Amino acid sequence: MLSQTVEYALRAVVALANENGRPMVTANLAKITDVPMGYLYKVLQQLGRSDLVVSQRGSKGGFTLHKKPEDITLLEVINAVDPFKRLHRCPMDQIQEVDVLCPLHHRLDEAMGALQQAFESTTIDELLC
Amino acid sequence: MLSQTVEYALRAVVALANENGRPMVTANLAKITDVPMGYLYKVLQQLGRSDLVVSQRGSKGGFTLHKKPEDITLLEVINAVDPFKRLHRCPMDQIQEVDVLCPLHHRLDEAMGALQQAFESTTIDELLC
DNA sequence: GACTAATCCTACATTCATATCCACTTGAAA
DNA sequence: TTTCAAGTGGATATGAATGTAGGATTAGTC
Repeated sequence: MLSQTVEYALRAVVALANENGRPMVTANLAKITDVPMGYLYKVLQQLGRSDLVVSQRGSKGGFTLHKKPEDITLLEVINAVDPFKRLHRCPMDQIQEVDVLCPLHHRLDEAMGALQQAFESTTIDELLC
Repeated sequence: MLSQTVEYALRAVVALANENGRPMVTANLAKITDVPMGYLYKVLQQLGRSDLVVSQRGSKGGFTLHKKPEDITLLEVINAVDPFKRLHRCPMDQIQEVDVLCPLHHRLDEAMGALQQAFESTTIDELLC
Protein backbone atom coordinates (compact mmCIF):
# COMPACT_ATOMS: atom_id res chain seq x y z
CA MET A 1 0.00 0.00 0.00
CA LEU A 2 2.57 2.51 1.11
CA SER A 3 5.82 2.12 -0.77
CA GLN A 4 8.82 0.53 0.81
CA THR A 5 10.54 3.89 0.63
CA VAL A 6 7.81 5.53 2.70
CA GLU A 7 8.03 2.75 5.24
CA TYR A 8 11.78 3.23 5.52
CA ALA A 9 11.49 7.00 5.78
CA LEU A 10 9.00 6.75 8.61
CA ARG A 11 11.15 4.27 10.50
CA ALA A 12 14.15 6.53 10.12
CA VAL A 13 12.34 9.66 11.28
CA VAL A 14 10.87 7.92 14.30
CA ALA A 15 14.23 6.43 15.21
CA LEU A 16 15.88 9.84 14.95
CA ALA A 17 13.13 11.38 17.03
CA ASN A 18 13.92 8.90 19.78
CA GLU A 19 17.47 10.26 19.90
CA ASN A 20 16.53 13.70 21.18
CA GLY A 21 18.80 15.66 18.91
CA ARG A 22 21.86 13.46 19.12
CA PRO A 23 23.22 12.83 15.63
CA MET A 24 23.04 9.24 14.48
CA VAL A 25 25.30 7.59 11.97
CA THR A 26 23.70 5.89 8.98
CA ALA A 27 25.16 2.49 9.81
CA ASN A 28 23.63 2.62 13.24
CA LEU A 29 20.32 3.90 11.97
CA ALA A 30 20.28 1.13 9.39
CA LYS A 31 20.72 -1.46 12.09
CA ILE A 32 18.02 -0.03 14.33
CA THR A 33 15.47 0.40 11.58
CA ASP A 34 16.42 -2.78 9.74
CA VAL A 35 16.78 -0.95 6.45
CA PRO A 36 19.53 -1.72 3.92
CA MET A 37 22.16 0.89 4.56
CA GLY A 38 22.90 1.86 0.98
CA TYR A 39 19.28 2.59 0.39
CA LEU A 40 18.78 4.34 3.69
CA TYR A 41 21.27 6.97 2.56
CA LYS A 42 19.13 7.96 -0.35
CA VAL A 43 16.03 8.07 1.76
CA LEU A 44 17.81 10.30 4.26
CA GLN A 45 18.95 12.55 1.47
CA GLN A 46 15.39 12.93 0.27
CA LEU A 47 14.35 13.75 3.81
CA GLY A 48 17.12 16.31 3.88
CA ARG A 49 15.86 18.02 0.74
CA SER A 50 12.58 18.60 2.54
CA ASP A 51 14.42 19.91 5.58
CA LEU A 52 13.21 17.13 7.82
CA VAL A 53 16.71 16.02 8.71
CA VAL A 54 20.14 17.61 8.60
CA SER A 55 23.45 15.87 8.15
CA GLN A 56 26.83 16.49 9.61
CA ARG A 57 29.97 15.00 8.11
CA GLY A 58 33.08 13.79 9.82
CA SER A 59 33.48 12.11 13.15
CA LYS A 60 30.75 12.85 15.66
CA GLY A 61 28.61 13.45 12.58
CA GLY A 62 25.48 11.74 11.38
CA PHE A 63 21.87 12.66 10.84
CA THR A 64 19.63 14.66 13.14
CA LEU A 65 15.99 15.63 13.02
CA HIS A 66 15.67 19.23 11.94
CA LYS A 67 12.29 19.92 13.50
CA LYS A 68 10.65 18.98 16.74
CA PRO A 69 8.82 15.65 16.55
CA GLU A 70 5.56 17.36 17.45
CA ASP A 71 5.98 19.60 14.42
CA ILE A 72 6.39 16.80 11.89
CA THR A 73 3.34 15.01 10.54
CA LEU A 74 3.28 11.59 8.95
CA LEU A 75 2.10 13.24 5.76
CA GLU A 76 5.17 15.48 5.61
CA VAL A 77 7.44 12.48 5.78
CA ILE A 78 5.44 10.65 3.16
CA ASN A 79 5.43 13.63 0.85
CA ALA A 80 9.17 14.03 1.20
CA VAL A 81 9.90 10.66 -0.37
CA ASP A 82 6.80 9.63 -2.29
CA PRO A 83 4.25 12.40 -2.61
CA PHE A 84 0.70 11.53 -1.73
CA LYS A 85 -1.37 11.77 -4.88
CA ARG A 86 -4.99 12.80 -5.15
CA LEU A 87 -7.19 12.48 -8.21
CA HIS A 88 -8.18 15.67 -9.94
CA ARG A 89 -9.20 14.21 -13.23
CA CYS A 90 -10.72 10.88 -14.08
CA PRO A 91 -7.79 8.82 -15.39
CA MET A 92 -9.94 6.93 -17.86
CA ASP A 93 -11.41 9.37 -20.30
CA GLN A 94 -8.83 11.43 -22.10
CA ILE A 95 -10.96 14.46 -22.87
CA GLN A 96 -12.32 15.22 -19.47
CA GLU A 97 -13.16 18.27 -17.47
CA VAL A 98 -10.81 19.11 -14.64
CA ASP A 99 -12.27 18.43 -11.20
CA VAL A 100 -14.88 16.09 -12.62
CA LEU A 101 -14.58 12.51 -11.49
CA CYS A 102 -16.66 9.49 -12.41
CA PRO A 103 -18.41 7.80 -9.47
CA LEU A 104 -15.63 5.23 -9.14
CA HIS A 105 -12.82 7.70 -8.93
CA HIS A 106 -14.81 10.06 -6.83
CA ARG A 107 -15.20 7.31 -4.27
CA LEU A 108 -11.56 6.30 -4.47
CA ASP A 109 -10.41 9.85 -4.03
CA GLU A 110 -12.73 10.30 -1.10
CA ALA A 111 -11.09 7.33 0.60
CA MET A 112 -7.65 8.72 -0.22
CA GLY A 113 -8.70 12.02 1.27
CA ALA A 114 -9.62 10.38 4.53
CA LEU A 115 -6.31 8.57 4.59
CA GLN A 116 -4.44 11.78 3.87
CA GLN A 117 -6.30 13.45 6.69
CA ALA A 118 -5.31 10.66 9.06
CA PHE A 119 -1.68 11.07 8.11
CA GLU A 120 -1.85 14.81 8.35
CA SER A 121 -3.25 14.77 11.85
CA THR A 122 -0.63 12.45 13.30
CA THR A 123 2.69 13.82 14.44
CA ILE A 124 5.92 11.97 15.08
CA ASP A 125 5.91 12.63 18.81
CA GLU A 126 2.84 10.42 19.07
CA LEU A 127 4.89 7.54 17.76
CA LEU A 128 7.92 7.43 20.00
CA CYS A 129 8.81 4.11 21.58
CA MET B 1 -1.20 4.18 -3.68
CA LEU B 2 -3.40 1.50 -5.09
CA SER B 3 -1.57 -0.55 -7.69
CA GLN B 4 -2.20 -0.07 -11.36
CA THR B 5 -3.63 -3.57 -11.43
CA VAL B 6 -6.24 -2.69 -8.80
CA GLU B 7 -7.16 0.43 -10.72
CA TYR B 8 -7.61 -1.61 -13.89
CA ALA B 9 -9.64 -4.30 -12.15
CA LEU B 10 -12.02 -1.74 -10.69
CA ARG B 11 -12.49 -0.04 -14.04
CA ALA B 12 -13.24 -3.38 -15.67
CA VAL B 13 -15.74 -4.46 -13.03
CA VAL B 14 -17.59 -1.16 -13.14
CA ALA B 15 -17.67 -1.23 -16.93
CA LEU B 16 -19.07 -4.75 -16.91
CA ALA B 17 -21.63 -3.76 -14.32
CA ASN B 18 -22.85 -1.07 -16.68
CA GLU B 19 -23.61 -3.77 -19.26
CA ASN B 20 -26.37 -5.46 -17.28
CA GLY B 21 -25.31 -9.01 -17.93
CA ARG B 22 -24.44 -8.67 -21.61
CA PRO B 23 -21.07 -10.28 -22.27
CA MET B 24 -18.36 -7.90 -23.37
CA VAL B 25 -15.37 -8.73 -25.46
CA THR B 26 -11.93 -7.91 -24.09
CA ALA B 27 -11.02 -5.62 -26.97
CA ASN B 28 -14.10 -3.56 -26.35
CA LEU B 29 -13.61 -3.49 -22.62
CA ALA B 30 -10.02 -2.42 -23.14
CA LYS B 31 -11.17 0.49 -25.23
CA ILE B 32 -13.83 1.62 -22.78
CA THR B 33 -11.62 1.35 -19.73
CA ASP B 34 -8.48 2.58 -21.45
CA VAL B 35 -6.45 -0.39 -20.25
CA PRO B 36 -3.86 -2.15 -22.43
CA MET B 37 -5.66 -5.18 -23.79
CA GLY B 38 -2.97 -7.77 -23.21
CA TYR B 39 -2.80 -6.84 -19.58
CA LEU B 40 -6.54 -6.58 -19.17
CA TYR B 41 -6.79 -10.28 -20.02
CA LYS B 42 -4.70 -11.18 -17.06
CA VAL B 43 -6.62 -8.95 -14.75
CA LEU B 44 -9.87 -10.48 -15.96
CA GLN B 45 -8.51 -13.94 -15.37
CA GLN B 46 -7.62 -13.04 -11.82
CA LEU B 47 -11.13 -11.70 -11.36
CA GLY B 48 -12.40 -14.99 -12.77
CA ARG B 49 -10.47 -17.01 -10.23
CA SER B 50 -12.32 -15.13 -7.51
CA ASP B 51 -15.63 -15.76 -9.28
CA LEU B 52 -16.27 -12.10 -9.88
CA VAL B 53 -16.51 -12.54 -13.64
CA VAL B 54 -17.16 -15.46 -15.96
CA SER B 55 -15.89 -15.87 -19.49
CA GLN B 56 -17.46 -17.37 -22.56
CA ARG B 57 -15.34 -18.35 -25.55
CA GLY B 58 -16.21 -18.18 -29.20
CA SER B 59 -18.36 -15.73 -31.09
CA LYS B 60 -20.94 -13.97 -28.95
CA GLY B 61 -18.59 -14.66 -26.08
CA GLY B 62 -16.81 -12.31 -23.75
CA PHE B 63 -16.77 -11.51 -20.07
CA THR B 64 -19.76 -11.05 -17.79
CA LEU B 65 -20.12 -10.10 -14.14
CA HIS B 66 -20.86 -13.19 -12.13
CA LYS B 67 -22.57 -11.47 -9.21
CA LYS B 68 -24.97 -8.60 -8.90
CA PRO B 69 -23.22 -5.23 -8.64
CA GLU B 70 -24.85 -4.63 -5.26
CA ASP B 71 -23.23 -7.83 -4.00
CA ILE B 72 -19.67 -6.91 -4.95
CA THR B 73 -17.64 -4.65 -2.72
CA LEU B 74 -14.62 -2.62 -3.72
CA LEU B 75 -12.61 -4.67 -1.28
CA GLU B 76 -13.54 -7.92 -3.00
CA VAL B 77 -12.25 -6.61 -6.29
CA ILE B 78 -9.08 -5.33 -4.71
CA ASN B 79 -8.47 -8.60 -2.91
CA ALA B 80 -8.95 -10.54 -6.12
CA VAL B 81 -5.97 -8.93 -7.80
CA ASP B 82 -3.81 -7.47 -5.06
CA PRO B 83 -4.83 -8.56 -1.59
CA PHE B 84 -5.20 -5.83 0.96
CA LYS B 85 -2.53 -6.35 3.59
CA ARG B 86 -2.79 -5.55 7.27
CA LEU B 87 0.04 -5.53 9.76
CA HIS B 88 0.05 -8.24 12.37
CA ARG B 89 3.66 -8.00 13.40
CA CYS B 90 5.97 -5.06 13.52
CA PRO B 91 8.10 -5.40 10.38
CA MET B 92 11.18 -3.94 12.04
CA ASP B 93 12.18 -6.15 14.92
CA GLN B 94 12.73 -9.73 13.92
CA ILE B 95 12.02 -11.35 17.26
CA GLN B 96 8.66 -9.85 18.02
CA GLU B 97 5.43 -10.98 19.57
CA VAL B 98 2.55 -11.58 17.20
CA ASP B 99 -0.16 -8.92 17.41
CA VAL B 100 2.20 -6.47 19.05
CA LEU B 101 2.90 -3.36 17.02
CA CYS B 102 5.15 -0.44 17.78
CA PRO B 103 3.38 2.94 17.93
CA LEU B 104 4.31 3.75 14.34
CA HIS B 105 2.97 0.58 12.86
CA HIS B 106 -0.01 0.58 15.12
CA ARG B 107 -0.96 3.95 13.74
CA LEU B 108 -0.30 2.93 10.16
CA ASP B 109 -2.36 -0.20 10.53
CA GLU B 110 -5.16 1.79 12.09
CA ALA B 111 -5.25 4.02 9.02
CA MET B 112 -5.19 0.97 6.78
CA GLY B 113 -8.05 -0.49 8.74
CA ALA B 114 -10.16 2.60 8.14
CA LEU B 115 -9.36 2.45 4.45
CA GLN B 116 -10.24 -1.22 4.30
CA GLN B 117 -13.52 -0.46 6.00
CA ALA B 118 -14.28 2.23 3.44
CA PHE B 119 -13.64 -0.19 0.62
CA GLU B 120 -15.63 -2.93 2.27
CA SER B 121 -18.68 -0.77 2.70
CA THR B 122 -18.85 0.39 -0.90
CA THR B 123 -20.51 -1.76 -3.52
CA ILE B 124 -20.19 -1.61 -7.28
CA ASP B 125 -23.80 -0.56 -7.86
CA GLU B 126 -22.98 2.74 -6.14
CA LEU B 127 -20.44 3.43 -8.85
CA LEU B 128 -22.37 3.00 -12.07
CA CYS B 129 -22.17 5.79 -14.62
C1' DG C 1 -20.92 -32.85 -39.85
C1' DA C 2 -17.29 -29.81 -41.35
C1' DC C 3 -15.73 -25.32 -41.97
C1' DT C 4 -14.95 -20.60 -40.45
C1' DA C 5 -14.81 -16.65 -37.72
C1' DA C 6 -14.79 -14.98 -33.18
C1' DT C 7 -12.99 -15.14 -28.78
C1' DC C 8 -10.69 -16.65 -24.72
C1' DC C 9 -6.28 -19.13 -23.08
C1' DT C 10 -1.28 -19.85 -22.38
C1' DA C 11 3.40 -18.95 -22.27
C1' DC C 12 7.12 -16.36 -23.11
C1' DA C 13 9.60 -11.93 -24.10
C1' DT C 14 10.20 -7.10 -23.08
C1' DT C 15 10.03 -2.81 -20.74
C1' DC C 16 10.02 0.05 -16.77
C1' DA C 17 10.21 1.61 -12.09
C1' DT C 18 11.63 0.51 -7.57
C1' DA C 19 14.82 -1.15 -4.55
C1' DT C 20 19.53 -2.55 -3.61
C1' DC C 21 24.52 -2.65 -3.88
C1' DC C 22 29.13 -0.85 -4.42
C1' DA C 23 33.21 1.94 -5.23
C1' DC C 24 34.93 6.21 -5.11
C1' DT C 25 34.93 11.32 -3.67
C1' DT C 26 34.36 15.15 -0.48
C1' DG C 27 34.24 17.41 3.85
C1' DA C 28 34.74 17.86 9.00
C1' DA C 29 36.83 16.90 13.38
C1' DA C 30 40.43 15.16 16.45
C1' DT D 1 47.27 14.20 8.68
C1' DT D 2 44.39 10.69 9.76
C1' DT D 3 39.95 8.98 10.46
C1' DC D 4 35.21 9.13 10.29
C1' DA D 5 31.10 9.77 7.91
C1' DA D 6 28.26 11.90 4.36
C1' DG D 7 27.86 12.61 -0.90
C1' DT D 8 27.70 10.90 -5.67
C1' DG D 9 27.16 8.05 -9.58
C1' DG D 10 26.65 4.03 -11.67
C1' DA D 11 25.69 -1.14 -11.68
C1' DT D 12 22.54 -4.75 -10.50
C1' DA D 13 18.37 -7.18 -8.98
C1' DT D 14 13.54 -7.61 -8.53
C1' DG D 15 8.88 -7.32 -9.49
C1' DA D 16 5.09 -5.01 -11.84
C1' DA D 17 3.28 -3.88 -16.13
C1' DT D 18 3.06 -4.58 -21.05
C1' DG D 19 3.47 -6.84 -25.57
C1' DT D 20 3.19 -10.77 -28.75
C1' DA D 21 2.29 -15.01 -31.01
C1' DG D 22 0.21 -19.22 -31.45
C1' DG D 23 -3.28 -22.70 -29.42
C1' DA D 24 -8.01 -24.10 -27.85
C1' DT D 25 -13.02 -23.61 -27.71
C1' DT D 26 -17.47 -22.05 -29.14
C1' DA D 27 -21.36 -20.38 -32.29
C1' DG D 28 -22.99 -19.87 -36.66
C1' DT D 29 -23.39 -21.39 -41.49
C1' DC D 30 -23.42 -24.36 -45.26
